[in-house]
Amino acid sequence: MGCCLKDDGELCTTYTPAIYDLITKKYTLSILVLLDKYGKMRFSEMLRKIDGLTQRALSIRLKDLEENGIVKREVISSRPVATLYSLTVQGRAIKNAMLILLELSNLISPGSPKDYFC
Amino acid sequence: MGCCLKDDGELCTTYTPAIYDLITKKYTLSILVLLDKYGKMRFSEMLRKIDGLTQRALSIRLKDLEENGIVKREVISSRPVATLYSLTVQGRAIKNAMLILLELSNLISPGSPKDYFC
DNA sequence: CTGTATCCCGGACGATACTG
DNA sequence: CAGTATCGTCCGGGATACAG
Repeated sequence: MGCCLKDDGELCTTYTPAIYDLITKKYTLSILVLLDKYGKMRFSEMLRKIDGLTQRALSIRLKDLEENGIVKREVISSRPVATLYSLTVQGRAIKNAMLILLELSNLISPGSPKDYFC
Repeated sequence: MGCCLKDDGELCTTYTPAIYDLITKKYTLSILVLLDKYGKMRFSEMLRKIDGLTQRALSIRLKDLEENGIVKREVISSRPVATLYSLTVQGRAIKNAMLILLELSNLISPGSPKDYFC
């Protein structure tokens, strides 16, 4: 487990802010679940599948995810251009870990109102 | 795994927004790691241990965590009043799942700048 | 089709002061 | 000591328009 020793002698847990913050952003898990379910997807397909997601939000989030090695992006040189997004191996690991957390949430509050990803 | 079937025939992943959103809030993991490390803690101790955390933020977060069964709160009727916070069993499960995610983040970006919890 | 550019708004969080 | 109240700020994200 990632640790560090501070000046005052405290043993602390280290983390990578860039990726961890990304994980906590609004549509990240929706996107990962979607890509895991359908494999390669186009921008517009993802837009249609996720409720409330705007082009802007999807664009920003996919860029962040790609830069952090969670999502892979392939551009097909057709006319008009097509772009295919898919999960990397790391992305699948992150997605699975997030779903464990999700399932724990459900176990703790079995009677609470539920929402869903698609 | 929590699932639901939508009108259009899609099989979806369900989740509990109340707890999951709480998990993504800024100081949640810091608080859980701290309580796991020290056991029962007082309000002011926690305030001193977590960099940048204000009374307001800690107050709100602890209340949310208590309402969702993640943190236990005991009030000691002394003068002045003392309050002890600790993790519930569910809280410890959530904390462990979050640390797995954290560790995955570190593995994916080994060279990235690191921050720490205490 | 796949984005980017602008503008705007609400909610989360920081700072500070005050109370039982 | 353990909070609550109030105010201000900043950023994520929604709406819309536009570009390659």
